[in-house]
Amino acid sequence: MSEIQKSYEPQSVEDKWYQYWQTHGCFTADPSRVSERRPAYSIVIPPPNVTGVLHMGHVLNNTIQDILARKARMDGKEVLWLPGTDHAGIATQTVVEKTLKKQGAIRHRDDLGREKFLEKVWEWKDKQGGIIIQQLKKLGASCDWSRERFTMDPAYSRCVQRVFVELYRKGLIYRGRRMVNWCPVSLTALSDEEVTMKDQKGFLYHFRVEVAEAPGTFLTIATTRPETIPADTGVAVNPRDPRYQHLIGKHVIRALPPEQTREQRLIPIVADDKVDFEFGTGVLKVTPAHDKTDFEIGQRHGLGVIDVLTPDGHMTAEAGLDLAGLDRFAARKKAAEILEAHGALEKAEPYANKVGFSERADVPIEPRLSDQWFLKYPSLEKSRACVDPSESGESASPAVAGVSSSSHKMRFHPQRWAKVYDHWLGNIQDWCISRQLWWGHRVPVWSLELTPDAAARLSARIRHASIETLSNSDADASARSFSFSGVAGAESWVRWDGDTRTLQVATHSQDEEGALQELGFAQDTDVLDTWFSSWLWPFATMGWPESTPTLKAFYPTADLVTGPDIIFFWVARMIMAGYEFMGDLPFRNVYFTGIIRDKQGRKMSKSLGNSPDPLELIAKFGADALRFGIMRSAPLGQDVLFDEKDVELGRNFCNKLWNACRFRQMQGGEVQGEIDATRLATDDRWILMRLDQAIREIDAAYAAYRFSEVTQTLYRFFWSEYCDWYIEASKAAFTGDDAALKTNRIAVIDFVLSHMLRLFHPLLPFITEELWHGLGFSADMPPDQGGRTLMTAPWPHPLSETEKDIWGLDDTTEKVAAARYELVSLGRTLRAQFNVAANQKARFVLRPAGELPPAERDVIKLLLNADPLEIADSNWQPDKGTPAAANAVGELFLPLAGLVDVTAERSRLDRDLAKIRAEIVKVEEKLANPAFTSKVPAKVLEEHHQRLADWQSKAQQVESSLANLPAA
RNA sequence: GCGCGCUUAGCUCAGUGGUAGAGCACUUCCUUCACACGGAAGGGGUCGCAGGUUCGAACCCUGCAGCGCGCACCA
Repeated sequence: MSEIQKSYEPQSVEDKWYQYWQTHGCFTADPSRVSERRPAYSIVIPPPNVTGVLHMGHVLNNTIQDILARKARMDGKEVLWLPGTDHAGIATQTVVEKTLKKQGAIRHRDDLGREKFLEKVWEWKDKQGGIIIQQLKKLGASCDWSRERFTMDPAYSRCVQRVFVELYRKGLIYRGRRMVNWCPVSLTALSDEEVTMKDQKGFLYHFRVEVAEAPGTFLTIATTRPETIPADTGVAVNPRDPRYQHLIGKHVIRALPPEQTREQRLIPIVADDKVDFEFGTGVLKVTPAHDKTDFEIGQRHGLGVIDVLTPDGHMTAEAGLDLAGLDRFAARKKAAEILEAHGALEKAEPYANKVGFSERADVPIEPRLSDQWFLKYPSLEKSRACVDPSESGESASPAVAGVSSSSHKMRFHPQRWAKVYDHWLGNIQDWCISRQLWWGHRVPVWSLELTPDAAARLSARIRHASIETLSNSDADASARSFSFSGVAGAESWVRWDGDTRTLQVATHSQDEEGALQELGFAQDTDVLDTWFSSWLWPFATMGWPESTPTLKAFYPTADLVTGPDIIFFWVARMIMAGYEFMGDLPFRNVYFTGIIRDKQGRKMSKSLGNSPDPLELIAKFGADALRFGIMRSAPLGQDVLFDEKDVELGRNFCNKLWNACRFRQMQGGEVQGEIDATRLATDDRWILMRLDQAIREIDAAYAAYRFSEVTQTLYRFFWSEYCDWYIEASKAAFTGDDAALKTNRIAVIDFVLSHMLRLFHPLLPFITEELWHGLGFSADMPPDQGGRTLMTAPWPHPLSETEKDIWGLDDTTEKVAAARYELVSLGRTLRAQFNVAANQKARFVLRPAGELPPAERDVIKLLLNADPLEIADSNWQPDKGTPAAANAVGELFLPLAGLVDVTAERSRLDRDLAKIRAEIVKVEEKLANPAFTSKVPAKVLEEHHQRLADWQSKAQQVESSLANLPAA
């Protein structure tokens, strides 16, 4: 930093240092360095979508991770922050398909076929997939890029297969024909978590059906979906509902489609507890093919299943002539019209209800019966037990916790998410893990229908077992082991499906895959839910199933930083996978960020256009500014209302920091390492104590994951204490002529700055590194202790008792300094009140209450811009009406002969006095209350006495000023 | 319906029992040799409402209201 510029220009600094850190391997974790003295610290990044671009949520999330990682390095830990990306099945496939369509290359992905289409996706991934990684680097993320992973990497894919097969073997993964959430746009099944309930305005249609056995008797049914009437296979009433008991077992004539015969339209009236007789008419149409509850009712009563919807949400021929081919929403209107035309529609009343929407495609999902793969969640009990959902999670004292809080080994921050987590795990349903997509991990199951021909082929190949063994239909839930290839170690897990007479074989062995293909087995066409790969992230990225040095050193990870919106999708499932496959939890702490919103509180979204581009913000204000701005306004567990002003504030802050260091540099000289305790001024002692206090507060805030508090403390210490008071006061020493004093002052400044830059580094990595080198602090340290980079400088510790003793730091010193600053403020207020311009030298007279060394006087003089500052003895008397202020340091006068508006001054002083007296009354009343004085702690009582004395002396001062006013 | 969170200065938010705070915005003054991306001074709040506990409540308890978010098979 030879020629330091007047303002900080991040552009020239950021790329330089990022490059430097990378070429020096500062981000690379080395498991061999881990030891008792150098513990491991690890974080895995929540992998962003490989085709995604950086948004403000990423900024918040990754800034926090970077802060944790950089802080841990400075704490002397071996740090692994493991980065990577996620293949994001539906999102990526949709994006690529849309792009190809837009280019006119295809009309549908079928035009290309699976293989060709996947080639295109990989091309896209190779071209676009690095973007977000590059953006993270701009932000300053200190990830170990040598370990970057992608969920579709070959090794990672093997992990996914292995896990699938393992769970298949245990019988936890099974294929079944069940009701699933079907997205008619993406044309795939979704998990329950991918469905969000939305309020919808629609109609509740009331229509009549005739009871077949009692002509002329009608039942009225209420429904929001009349288009599914053709799929009704029954009508249900509550068995305890007296209105309908006599009709149970009879039939009604289904209203649609009208062209069907009476026989075709007869459906039974069944009794089922699930029917709520408060709702509507208490009669429920049962549509097993298109409603989950109805499906269950249908199962209980042996009702048939009629499917009237195509996968993309259009009506089938089964829906009847009028509806066939219509879109489901058009069909709804049409069905109502037909009912009306036949006189069956009683009324259609406006109705608000909740409808499940596909989170991705933002359209209503269809409950649909289909063959899918499901997972019974593993290691549920352990996963649930490891997080304590009780309110008192933070303080559970061993005495109270009979159940032992040590069994809860994981902490959520904020704690309240533990309850949400616990509730979800307590009400969990099997996970539908198959997706009807092409982009993803293909289900590693091969199947073959056991025709006589196939059996012959199999027996020629099978070496150790007979077909009878393999196809034994009484096989239990778990699969049996067998190798088709005969290669040692190559295993398959076989299950017999009696219904379809097929053999199902799951394997993660390439040899087996080849052998199976030769035998005519066909691989399942579905792929797995993306989360089925990301739930393995903490260990699959570290080389599992091999016991690699990385895995041994860095699993389990320390902290996970993520959004609460994926607590079920990802966090909970990772915990289960961790216990199931590693036998240990995947992380010890989970920090849930808030959600970034705009300043009106709306979620950031592309369609609203309210989502600022972080890269533009970085270009405009600098990465440090962005980091600072967002961290300062991101309190623990609350959503963040983001405003560009926040980043501007960060920019201003960086500039201030830059200039504070520039000021130091302008004083010249080398780094001053030795502080001479005998030459310490009150101001020096004061700032050292404030530094000590700041370090303690920051450490406490980090321990509680309160990052905004860290930021605010740093802000206060640097700006309000160091700059506003200490540096300003130091100018007195620098304009003086005591060289030794100046040198010592510089030593204190260097001490404070070198600590401050370290405290700031996790938050502001770029500017601090630049200043660290520019001020020469790096030259003062061993290479691996901050000499090469601030990244490895040791984290500051609070001052020791020895240091405090040597430097003479005590409460009295602090009070003396604070009182002097207070007097300066009082004097400045006088200036402002009497319109003495700030840049105008003014004559002040100070009548000190006690001893006041010349150096102290000089500071007051400078801070007040007083010239002259006359020191008066106790006999000196001001002219009548001289503005004055006083505190423990003494009385300060601003002589303004003839300039004072006596009337205005009197009323100002009267107002002040009234306020002061009100305070005195408040304290006096408290002190006069025996209940107060007898019960309150001694310390509080003492404080009140002191407060009373302070107010009283202020009152006296104002009173004497009033008395000193000339008669008006 | 159940659960969670929020309600403090014009705005965004800190503040968990002992004198109501910060940043921004606002008003006035100042380009004084680190910084106008700056400095100085100032105005502005019965801490959502109502009870209760306490010597003392923004803070603890109860109830209510408003806003937001989860979860839930009311067609």
